[in-house]
Amino acid sequence: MRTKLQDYFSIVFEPELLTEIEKFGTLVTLKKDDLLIDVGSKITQVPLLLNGAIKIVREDKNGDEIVLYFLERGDTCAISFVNCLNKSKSKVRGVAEKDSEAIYIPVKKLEEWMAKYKTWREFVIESYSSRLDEMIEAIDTLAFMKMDERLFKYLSDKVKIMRDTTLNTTHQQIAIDLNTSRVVVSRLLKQLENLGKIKLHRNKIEVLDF
Amino acid sequence: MRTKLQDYFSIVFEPELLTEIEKFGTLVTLKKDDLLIDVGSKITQVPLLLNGAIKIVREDKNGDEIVLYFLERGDTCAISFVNCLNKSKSKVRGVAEKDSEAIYIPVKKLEEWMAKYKTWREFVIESYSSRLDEMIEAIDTLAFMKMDERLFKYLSDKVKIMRDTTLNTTHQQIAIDLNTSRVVVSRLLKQLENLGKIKLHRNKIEVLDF
DNA sequence: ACACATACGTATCAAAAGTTACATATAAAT
DNA sequence: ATTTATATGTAACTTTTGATACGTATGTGT
Repeated sequence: MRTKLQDYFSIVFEPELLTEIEKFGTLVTLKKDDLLIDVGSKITQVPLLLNGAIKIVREDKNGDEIVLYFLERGDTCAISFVNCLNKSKSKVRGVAEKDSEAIYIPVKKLEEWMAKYKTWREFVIESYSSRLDEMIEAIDTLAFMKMDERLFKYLSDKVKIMRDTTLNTTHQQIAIDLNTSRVVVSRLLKQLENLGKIKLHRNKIEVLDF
Repeated sequence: MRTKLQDYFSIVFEPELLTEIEKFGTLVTLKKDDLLIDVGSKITQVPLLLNGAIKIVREDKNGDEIVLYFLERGDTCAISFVNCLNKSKSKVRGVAEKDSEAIYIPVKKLEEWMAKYKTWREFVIESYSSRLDEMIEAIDTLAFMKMDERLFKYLSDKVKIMRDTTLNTTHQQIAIDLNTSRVVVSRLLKQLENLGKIKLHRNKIEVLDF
């Protein structure tokens, strides 16, 4: 676990904090499509993502859903952070987009470290800031972009987060993530293919331009 | 200033903190349409709203804009808080919806009080939480609601924040706030009037059902 | 090889939202 | 009272998005 922590977090945290994380954190291996946090669940642990990618989804009471953003290495879910400190329930769902590893930190330590470590406070503030920015970006996308642009942004974002220009997904899955219909996605994907931006295969999309 | 602070914040903050707020805060009177924070501006003071109402607006690079939510008595702008601690620039605009009063707190004290007062830490966490919830609500609205529902929600929200069932506004202003066109707003407002939910006048909308 | 489930392509139609254009109404200014 | 600016009502049309329907393609399991 120490070596895995070193990878990314040794630049961020001071040695004493790394030791504490090692001591009180739990290393968790997540398989693709594993659920980290569900809507409505209480949160008692907060994940620090070591590698992989997590998709954060908002789901409303009718079961309609929409992807908000992705988390990657070095990120934490600031929303669950707030929920955690606040003892409120999660309003979003987190699902592993690929096999990932995370360290789970118990709530108790979150608060303790806030008082104790400056780098932890900075990390928390920075996380809040990133997450707020991503929420704003999600709002911009919904408020100002048409479906074709949203689709292309979705593909680009996913390429970046998956570190792979070939996405293994279906039109139906994309439709769910964008809260639209499969037919609309197929139509717009075909347009993007005609523009030379992507190449379509069964269960697979090559993103040529992102 | 002390009496104004008592009104709302005496339940929230301990007496010593109230004394500090009185000492280091600046009481500001805001007129309707006054600008509190602009997009791209650096923030060195954070407002605690004593009374009135503030409209928080997101504006993209093309100048398109959309209302995110409203702040009222007892609220603070958690986004500007993060920007403040982070020394980053604001991504939203805050405008007084009616005459309001706020106390401006300098950044330096924000951080100091975080270490010193438990009630302040709780207030900050609570603010973050409220703001995240409001962002999620804004996302729900954009992602899952059609324009007629969004329009009615906008009117209801405004009635609540203004504490007045008669709204003094124009179709054009609503169109700007919802990032749509005036014609669409007029059309849908007429529908709402036919449903008996509102009554239309020049520069004025009576909201009958909210 | 065969059925079967799943994925994808596309035509047709309908609804929602945006655009243009113009008429009318109302308040303020001269 | 007349002009002027602003606000609102509405028709006609276009674009975008969503819904339905059905055909074809591809991979899986028997």
